[in-house]
Amino acid sequence: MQSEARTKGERTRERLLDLAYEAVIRKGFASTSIEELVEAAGITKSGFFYHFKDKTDLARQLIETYTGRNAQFLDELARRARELSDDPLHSFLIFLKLYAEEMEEKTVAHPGCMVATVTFQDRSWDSGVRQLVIDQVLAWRARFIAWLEEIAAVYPPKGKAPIEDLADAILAFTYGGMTIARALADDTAISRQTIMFRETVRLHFLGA
Amino acid sequence: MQSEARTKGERTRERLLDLAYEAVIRKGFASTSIEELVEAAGITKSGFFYHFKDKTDLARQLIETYTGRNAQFLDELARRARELSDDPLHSFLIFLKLYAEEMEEKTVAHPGCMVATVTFQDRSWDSGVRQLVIDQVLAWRARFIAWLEEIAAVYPPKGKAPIEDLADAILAFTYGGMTIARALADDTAISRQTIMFRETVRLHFLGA
DNA sequence: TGTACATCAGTGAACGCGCGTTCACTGATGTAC
DNA sequence: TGTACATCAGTGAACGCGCGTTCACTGATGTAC
Repeated sequence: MQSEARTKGERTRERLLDLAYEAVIRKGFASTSIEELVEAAGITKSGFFYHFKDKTDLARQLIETYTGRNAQFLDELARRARELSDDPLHSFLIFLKLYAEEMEEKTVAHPGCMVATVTFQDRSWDSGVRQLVIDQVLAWRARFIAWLEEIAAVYPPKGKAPIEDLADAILAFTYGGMTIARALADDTAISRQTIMFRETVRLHFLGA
Repeated sequence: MQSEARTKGERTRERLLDLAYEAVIRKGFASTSIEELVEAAGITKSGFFYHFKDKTDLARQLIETYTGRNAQFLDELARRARELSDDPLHSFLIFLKLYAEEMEEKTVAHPGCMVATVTFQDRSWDSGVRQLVIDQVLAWRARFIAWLEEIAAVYPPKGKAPIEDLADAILAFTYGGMTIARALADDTAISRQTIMFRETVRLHFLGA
């Protein structure tokens, strides 16, 4: 009952969440059964319902946990990038480089985007749960737009693409890269697409 | 029994395929039940098994039908683009413009890409069926690479991105654009991302 | 320090429902002679 | 032109299995006095 050492129940609950996360990424939410989770966790099915009200409750806790981790991950990358340069464009280019590097290391993409892709493909999620993901996506979109506008104030854009479309491209090539990565069993897809987008951003604000 | 007028059975089968396609796009394969299809088609469940050996057989016929239609769709766009210019770069830029226009009109994206996205997210598909989609994706990737190399032979690239990554970007922003379109209920996402990519291609081969 | 009670973290058995699949049977249409 | 048979395009009932969910019960740990 100390503040940092989690109780036995909390450990089991987190264990179930981790197992569920891995399984949902791999096969989707509908195809992930409670039975397989509790078997892997070494408890019985009824034990599951001690920790989660029902399967939707699992979905909600899953989203909250992993979009949280994702937010931390992107926050940390943005913070490091900002530290390495005061210029908004250069720090953004550094951010994309760091992002590409992280995407290369991780076989599996970062939590938030994974969750987003899976959520929008798999209709077994509750609409309330889907809304949680939408809010997260919109928040990051807004944040990227703000950053790009900050850049545009210093570097008048040479390209014609609207700022919003540039911001959306970050989401688009991440989701798309994930699909390609999974389809062709090529882990480098997201990383390569990030570098390509970085080039587009450079050309958009600096010209050739 | 004439060569063009389909039999009653063929009409029913195609009706089931169309209903299945729409449902699979909307909710995924696992969440699409045979029951709802036959109810919509106005027959009984056993009638379904007259037309399809089992649910996997439905998946296979679905993929074959709709990747076929998609191939025709892209073929037609490429043909029109080539007709409008002899120059490989300009015809490619025209192709992307046509593609963007088509993606704007259709609320739902074109069959092949939809099928691809759904297939790679939903693990209830047979691995043989998934391979059918992979083959299609690789075929189009190869075709885009060939086109881009043809362009590179005439216009030495100014940008640093490898040809393969440019080709993959077409797939990436299409799949990603579809995810965004569905997530944020914004039908214009794919079209806007296509135009952005078109700008990237222009800058890559022509410079600013 | 021992006892009484409460909470925690589950167990075990049972239930109901949906869903894919099977199988014997059937009316309508087509074909051979 | 009529009859016999075959194929087409299904029907209707039943089955089994997995899966989410419930509910009464339980041993271990924590807390009050």
